[in-house]
Amino acid sequence: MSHNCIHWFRKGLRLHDNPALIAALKDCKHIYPLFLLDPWYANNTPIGINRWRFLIESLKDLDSSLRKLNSRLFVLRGSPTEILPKLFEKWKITRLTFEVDTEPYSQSRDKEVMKLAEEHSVEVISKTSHTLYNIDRIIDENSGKAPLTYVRFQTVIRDIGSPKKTVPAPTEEDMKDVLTPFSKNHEKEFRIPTLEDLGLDTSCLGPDLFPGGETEALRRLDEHMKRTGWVCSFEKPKTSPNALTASTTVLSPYVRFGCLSARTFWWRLTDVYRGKKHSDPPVSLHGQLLWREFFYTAAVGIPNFNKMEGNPHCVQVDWDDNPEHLAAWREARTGFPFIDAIMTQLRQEGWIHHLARHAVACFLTRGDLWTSWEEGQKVFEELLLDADWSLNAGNWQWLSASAFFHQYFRVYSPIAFGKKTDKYGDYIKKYLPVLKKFPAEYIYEPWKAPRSIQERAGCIVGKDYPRPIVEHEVIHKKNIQRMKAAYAKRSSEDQDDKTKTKGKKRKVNESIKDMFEKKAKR
DNA sequence: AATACTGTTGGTGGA
DNA sequence: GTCCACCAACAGTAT
Repeated sequence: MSHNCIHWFRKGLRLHDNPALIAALKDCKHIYPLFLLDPWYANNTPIGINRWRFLIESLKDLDSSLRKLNSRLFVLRGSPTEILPKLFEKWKITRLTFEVDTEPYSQSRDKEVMKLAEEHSVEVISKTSHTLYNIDRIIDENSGKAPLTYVRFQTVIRDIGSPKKTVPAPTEEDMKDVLTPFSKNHEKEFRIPTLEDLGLDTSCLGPDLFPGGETEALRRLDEHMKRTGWVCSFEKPKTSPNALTASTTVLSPYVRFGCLSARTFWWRLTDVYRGKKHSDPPVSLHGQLLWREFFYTAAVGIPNFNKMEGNPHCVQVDWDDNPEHLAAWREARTGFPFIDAIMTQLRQEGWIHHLARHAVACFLTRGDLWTSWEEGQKVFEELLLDADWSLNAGNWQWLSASAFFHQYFRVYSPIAFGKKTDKYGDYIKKYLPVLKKFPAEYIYEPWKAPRSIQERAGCIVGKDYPRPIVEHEVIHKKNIQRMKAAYAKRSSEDQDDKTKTKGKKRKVNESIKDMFEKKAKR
């Protein structure tokens, strides 16, 4: 019972399956559960208010769970590299624990923190629990490269074996000799800020459909895992992007913040599957967790993963710079009701179905607006509760046919795609009430409705709802040709590279030959 | 080394 | 509702 420990929560906002927290409690006298609001994040990409709310709720839940163990969460605002050394001294810290985070910023931050810890003679323990596997191990097993296809990825992890088992949450018994030295001033010094404290305008808050926190995450997991038949027959491509209530679990925000452990989710699914016929990856729920793992691996193994330039697997495309088009997409006024409804749901509720993401991402990039996927990535980063650096970058590359997916001639129609699962446009009417009186016949293409029908619907296209900003039928064919050109340029450059490498190799071989010949002469 | 196969989730029009 | 061929045609991987 000798250590004074900080357990530093970053992601991993939970007590269950938290091996670094368990490590902190071993031979521990004082435990300080800590969360730092690092300004780096908000300074780099704006964070939408729904996402802030999710984080604050998650912290509140964490604090409330810690209180049940006679502990508290300590929250401070500021840069970890500035705050932590001060806390090391103030609290006479001997050990720092945290969960491994593979994002580039986190990696550089943690490297600096580990150096500072060493300078203060603080032992550091970090554990992998955000992902199913140790991501470096996957890359090692694939001869140092990130697998570029899901099939290849599956082969690699099959050799590694199942994910590790989870660890239980600490109990009161585990905590009986561990003290959290919080004072009467705790609320003053270390309290969780409110949205108002953060200077946010709460009038644009949407409905709180997905409250943050571990408690809600585990409740939601239980709720879905009870649906045995549904879980076993789950096939992602068959779920609906435009159902009025989510057709999938919406556990992604909880997994993103670590309110729910991916491994806990994995093993609960294994329990449900046991002895039953069930779907398999890539379409199953296990498969969804593996997609997450796939993109985490790619994000670690591929440099400049959130950019086109300097990203060796990303097709280099001459995207247009059209701020008007980008703004129309972001602000749900493209004139395509299916697209605008999705972008409205995204802004209001912070979550949209995966296939809805496909539809709007294809529309913004290779399908219609020919705008860089990096712009879309920024908007998703701001508005999605589950915005995850690796998945966001990976999926935007996928959808824009820049990497992983290459069949650029398969283009989502902003009119036809939604009709498959919502013939009458109920989803559109929910999120775009201005169109709610339009007959089903015209709901996906209101500009085609005769003037009399527009008048009867109380919505004149061009006045009450925008005209379409592009002509999809024409533009998408033109864009396929632009993609074709980008791919052709890439393969010709690859050919050039190969020729150069061959040339180099030949030169090297020749110089070696020369050396031997010279030696022989001597 | 050339070739065949595969790829979570396209659209259209017809049977 | 489901299946199919067709549209035009990609990269990565296995053989």
